[in-house]
Amino acid sequence: MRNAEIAAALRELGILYELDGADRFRVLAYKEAARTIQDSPVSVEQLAREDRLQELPGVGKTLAVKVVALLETGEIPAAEKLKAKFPPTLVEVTRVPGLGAKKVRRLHDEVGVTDLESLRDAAEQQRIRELKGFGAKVEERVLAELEALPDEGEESERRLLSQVLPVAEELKAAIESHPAAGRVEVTGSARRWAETCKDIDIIATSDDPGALAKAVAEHPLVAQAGSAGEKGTSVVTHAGLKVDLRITPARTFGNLLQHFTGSMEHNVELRERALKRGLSVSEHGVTETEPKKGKKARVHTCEDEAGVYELLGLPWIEPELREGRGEIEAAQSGELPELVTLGDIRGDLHSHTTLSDGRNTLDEMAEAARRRGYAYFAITDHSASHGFGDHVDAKALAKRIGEIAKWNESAPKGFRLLAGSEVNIGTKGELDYPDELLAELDWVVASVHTSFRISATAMTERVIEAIEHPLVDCIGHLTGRLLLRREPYGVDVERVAGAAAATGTMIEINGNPNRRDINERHARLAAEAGVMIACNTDAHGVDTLENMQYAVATARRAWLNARQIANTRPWRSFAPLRKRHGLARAKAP
DNA sequence: GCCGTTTTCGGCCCGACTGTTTTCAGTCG
Repeated sequence: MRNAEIAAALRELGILYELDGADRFRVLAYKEAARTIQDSPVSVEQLAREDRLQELPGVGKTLAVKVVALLETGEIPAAEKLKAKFPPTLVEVTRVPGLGAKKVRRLHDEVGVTDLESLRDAAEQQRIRELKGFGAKVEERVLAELEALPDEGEESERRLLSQVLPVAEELKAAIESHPAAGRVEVTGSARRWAETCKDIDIIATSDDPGALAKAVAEHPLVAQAGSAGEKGTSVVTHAGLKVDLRITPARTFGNLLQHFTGSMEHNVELRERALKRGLSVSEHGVTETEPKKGKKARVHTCEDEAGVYELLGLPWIEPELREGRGEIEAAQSGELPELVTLGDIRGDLHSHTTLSDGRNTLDEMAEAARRRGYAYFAITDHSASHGFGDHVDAKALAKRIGEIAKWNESAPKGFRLLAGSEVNIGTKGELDYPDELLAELDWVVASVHTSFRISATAMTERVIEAIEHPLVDCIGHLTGRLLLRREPYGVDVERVAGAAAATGTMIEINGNPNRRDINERHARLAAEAGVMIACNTDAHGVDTLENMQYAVATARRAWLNARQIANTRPWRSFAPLRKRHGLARAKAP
């Protein structure tokens, strides 16, 4: 059973308990456990087999027993009991925004609502307004929300970071150029470089807030504007993306920036920590909770974000780390990582040309890579069995090796092109070029492109077989996921990382913003297991070489420093990291 | 239901907004 399925079952049980009127902290415990399980980089089913469930933060004895029951029988007894008490379809009613468990429970008890269908009927027949505390407006809102409710599991409201960032940057630039604008920052999940975003949050200072809010509302990207006021405005772009602008006095800019950058989990942890020190944190400032006798509680405001952390006795924390994954503890003990930066990257090790399915020629790609300031650049077109008419047979690859050798003869100083290939991993882990040809290459990335649906065990064996091949330097897009479109293949990343560490095989972070594969949790796990990570673009044209920023973003969200990324090294020290380097030396006379 | 540099019991973030009702509960991010 996948982590996401286990998490969904616990989330459902949490809502059932909530409907049943359980203590709210108990409900919260289920939601938090569901989150850690969903986020776990390793298989929770595997953890259960090893009796290690309670190592997950937020999972104690009771929850561990429930997860084991779910894995062994497919259901949790407590959930089945509650499903006998309420119609199971009542859970989905809580998906309607504005309807929480308490309201849904009353709608069930007093109006007979059992599912989304009967909720609509009740609203249309104006039976909801008869309830105490409910009115005609609730009916109106319910009907509108039902209309807009996405199908279960559909994540249509989230978008790729690559779709969000350009809009955010354009709006930020527009706001900055307005005469009434002071400081402007994009906050929220975009500032944390998350994989996907729900909306854009921008904060600003201004000496004329009304004018600034109005300017945003009238921006050409904006389709629909809410009311613009002193505090800011909320608009929707033509692409349907929600944008919130918040305007604040300069003295609380740091507080607001910290608050809206999040994440929620990070902020909750930060506030809990603050309370223990007698401080209460909000977007308005840091307030003393126990002022001295007769004195008013002092409110500390911060122009800069670092000031907020300083008041809590912490160093500033990079936004990419703020996910509630141990960063506050690390900050406290002075163990925050020194994160890799885009500027550290010396080369790109995964790219395509017109020889396979790329859009630019070898010359164009090489020149673009050189202009980015790289010291080395690997051309890795698809291999012999790729299909789609884009395959490269052994003869064509041999010819390409010669072309690259020739290109390097007249290469500019300090830049070299690597003859490489992105080799298909067959269903049994076999590669589709003869070893003699692979040995002629400078660099080999091996990836799965076919037969995604084999069992997790078979997929894991398949990839490990490739990892154990002496001429495979790196594994490409290991889990095969496409964000918002395709689930990852079932593959045991922990085992794969173990095999990669043992053989000196690198694992790629693919910077294609649709992939970001491996993800940050797996990358952190792999690096901690001793795997050398490669940040690659998988560029299919000169325009996508800039996707390196997403690969680096994932590396940063994985807490990685430059030393853990192979291609931050100059060629001299990168070259020996390749498995084939050792082989070549052994063969030399 | 979880958890422990005040705790194995008694805590468990913060404020805005909404709709309803005149002081607040529920919901949300």
